[in-house]
Parts: sequence; structure tokens; C-alpha cells
Amino acid sequence: MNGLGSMIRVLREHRQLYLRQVASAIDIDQALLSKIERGERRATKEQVLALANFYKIAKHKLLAIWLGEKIAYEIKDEENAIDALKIAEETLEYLNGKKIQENNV
Amino acid sequence: MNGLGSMIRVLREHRQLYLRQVASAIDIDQALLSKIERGERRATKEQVLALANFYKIAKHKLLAIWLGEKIAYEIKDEENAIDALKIAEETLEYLNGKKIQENNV
DNA sequence: TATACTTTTGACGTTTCTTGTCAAGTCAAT
DNA sequence: ATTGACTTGACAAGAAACGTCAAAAGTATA
Repeated sequence: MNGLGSMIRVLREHRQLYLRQVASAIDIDQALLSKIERGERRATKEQVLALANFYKIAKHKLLAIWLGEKIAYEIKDEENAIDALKIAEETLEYLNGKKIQENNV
Repeated sequence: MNGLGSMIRVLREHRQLYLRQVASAIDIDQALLSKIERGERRATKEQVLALANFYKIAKHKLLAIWLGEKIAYEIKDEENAIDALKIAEETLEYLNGKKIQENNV
């Protein structure tokens, strides 16, 4: 798969643009963009936003994919990866509850 | 909350042990253990395993908590954290499918 | 209040990971 | 064989994670 990478590669090819062109538009090295498209390197958040902007895609969708893949690759070799995701969700809910409380003190 | 931290702190207090004692048993600095128990620092995987071993808890449970919290704190400030978790799960399933295929070539 | 502890805190040096870049290499078309 | 797009590998700089130490803070007891 490599969701984000192949997604932005398809977008580029669909518009018949060269790596060079897109890379310069979002101000990164074309070698880096090549690696990102093939999933060899991860993009930074800023780069994802720049890409979303360039290709006119909903930023939050691209960001969610970017972040989701980041997590997945981080834990993919762990035995309890799925359990961990569940716990992450619960922890997140707890943290959000806490945040709301803090705002209403 | 700070699940893992307070969990191992409770375990230690319950057994009436000093930081010093547990720290030396799992071979880390007591200052570090103090920080881990209070959630100021994250434990490494090895330390989690050592703690599980020391306190005789199921390793996979402690590991799942450890990993889950790691993820949660990593994405807690992101707007699309929950979406990202969902995507992480899907990506994980895809990666696992791939792994199985590879093993059966 | 002095003493004897345990625990917390802050700063520091080291190591490890991430990021971007360059130059050389591959590959396809002409 | 030349051109142009893309890929690859190696490197350096910077950021983040880790462990350690010594000083500070807290706690109980005599």
C-alpha cells in the first residue's frame, strides 16, 4: 500500500508533473519527494500540508492518513499492536476529558 | 492518569519497596524510575519487560499499555487523532495481510 | 530543631533518530 | 550515445531520547 505516498504520486502523474516541478513548488529536494512518494521516507507535517495545498485536497484527510500510517509503521512489529491502539484511544479520551475540565476551571 | 507509571508506583508501594530497591533490581537509576513512575519520562521496552518480570505481571498487558500510551501522547495534540487511529488500524491489517502472504510464497 | 531517610528536580553529556542534500547511478525514449 | 526523469546511497547537521549525577525538597522520628 503506502497510502499517502502512492496517493500523491498518482496525483502528480495524473497532472503530468515532474518530481522536479512539485518538489520546487513545495520547496523540497526532488530526491526527498521521490522517497516520500515511494514510502522510503516519511513526510513532515509541514510537507503534508504543502502537498494538500498544492494538490487542492482536504488537509485533514491527508493529515489523518499521514498520522495513521506513522503510527502503524511505528508499532507494526509489536505483538500487541492492536491492543495498543485500543489503549491509545482510551488514553486519548481521558486526555481530552482532562483538557475540557482544565478549560472550565 | 498516566496508566503505566501510576500502576508500577502502586505496585511498588503495595510491596513497600523503595525506589532504590526496585531501580537496582531492574538495573536503572532511581531518579529515572522516579520519573517513569510519575510519567515524566517514558520507559523503554526493555524496562517495561524488566518491570513486568520483577512485579510478576503479564508482560503483554504491560507492553500494550506502554505502547498505547506512547501513541496517545504522540498524537494527542493533533486534530485528527481519532481518525488517525482508525487508519493506523487499517494500515496494520493491510501490513499483516502482506506478511502472511510473504510467508506462504 | 536536628538527623536520617526517601523522593524529586534540573542540568548535563551521550547516543540515537530524523531530516535534507548532494552526487552518482539507473532507466527509458529518441 | 545523449537527454531527461527518477532513484539510490552516503553524508552532515540538528533534534530528540536516554541515563546519570548532585543538589534540593519533602517526611518522619528522636
